[in-house]
Amino acid sequence: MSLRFALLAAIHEQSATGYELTQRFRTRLANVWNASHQQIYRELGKLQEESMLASEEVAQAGKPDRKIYRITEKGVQTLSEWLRKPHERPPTRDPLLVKLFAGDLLDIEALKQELASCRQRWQEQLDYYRQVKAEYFSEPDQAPLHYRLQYMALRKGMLAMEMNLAWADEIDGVLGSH
Amino acid sequence: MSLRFALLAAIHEQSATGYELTQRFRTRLANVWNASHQQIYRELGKLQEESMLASEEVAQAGKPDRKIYRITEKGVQTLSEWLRKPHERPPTRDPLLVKLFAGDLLDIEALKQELASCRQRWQEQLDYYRQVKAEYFSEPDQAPLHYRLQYMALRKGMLAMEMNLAWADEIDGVLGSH
DNA sequence: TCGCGCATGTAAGTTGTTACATGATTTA
DNA sequence: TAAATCATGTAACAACTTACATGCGCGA
Repeated sequence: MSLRFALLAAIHEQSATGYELTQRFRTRLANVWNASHQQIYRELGKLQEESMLASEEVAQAGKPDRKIYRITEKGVQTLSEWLRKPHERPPTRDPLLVKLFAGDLLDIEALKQELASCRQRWQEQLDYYRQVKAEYFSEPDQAPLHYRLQYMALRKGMLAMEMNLAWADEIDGVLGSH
Repeated sequence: MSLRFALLAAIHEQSATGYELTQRFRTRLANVWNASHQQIYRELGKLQEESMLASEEVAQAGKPDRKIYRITEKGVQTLSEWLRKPHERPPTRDPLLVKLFAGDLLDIEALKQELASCRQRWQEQLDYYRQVKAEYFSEPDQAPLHYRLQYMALRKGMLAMEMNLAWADEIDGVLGSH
């Protein structure tokens, strides 16, 4: 039920098309909210029906029309109310951790390989977040409060990736001799 | 689609009733896999139909019957195959991070309060995980490999809570003067 | 010329949540 | 005596995933 608020917040930050939002959710907001383009288009449609969003169609040469969404007054109101309410922590569901409980059935070689590919993606994510930091938040200490808070969302992504990598090192230690 | 494998792995570790599994998922496995009792009972029924699990009913005085599930040979086979395959990283969806993107609409007082309650739960979780460590994994270095790997799942929960708390401190720093 | 990026969607199926339902025993 | 714990489930709904669908322009 929070997807709609993630969309409202993203569009409030910057008006955008469904396609652009899909990309933002996949990249800069990857550690904030995950959503597929199907989910996004559907929810954008509903939000427009409910007058939370308004859209403007822009024709393009040789490409499909772009439908740019902006947040309405009603959308701002609804988002503001949601922001004031406290929310549940998101549940954790991690297949990799499930595997660690399988005991004698676990294939150590397969685990090592999976861990190696996780490590690579974590490193790539970390590198990407550092690049975003350099682009958007080069001087976070000087910036106004809401920039610094946005940076804290990115910061959490960086901390999480660093933690993942440190944890992977610990597992390598355990697996070392095997 | 991994709930069934989380259940198979948990039951392979130790045969149990739906009720006991619900509790394990809420406590010791909180950082591994989240599932409500409704989901668990439904999936246990399906897994038994598919002969992945077998159950034995045990009558109790003054309480409903207990239905103890154990994993079957077919269940072991299916779990083993799943363990060998690599899996996607779980998607991130965090309403608290969404809020940090709302800019001028964010109510700083409300954010402070929410953060304080998050901090408290993170600390409680961390304390709980440390207690589990003391009970189950007091000598992780000496134990056999699969105990040490189970400990690494718990360890990730501890690292995550420590990271959350450190991150909360950073936000307090940003919010300090406001 | 084959696939990728741009740009939008629909339909069907699976997974997860919320609400409802029962009933005895223990604890405050 | 009211609430929490033990112990099991069903039903309806919301959220999310996977597959399908279209079509132009650009680079290898």
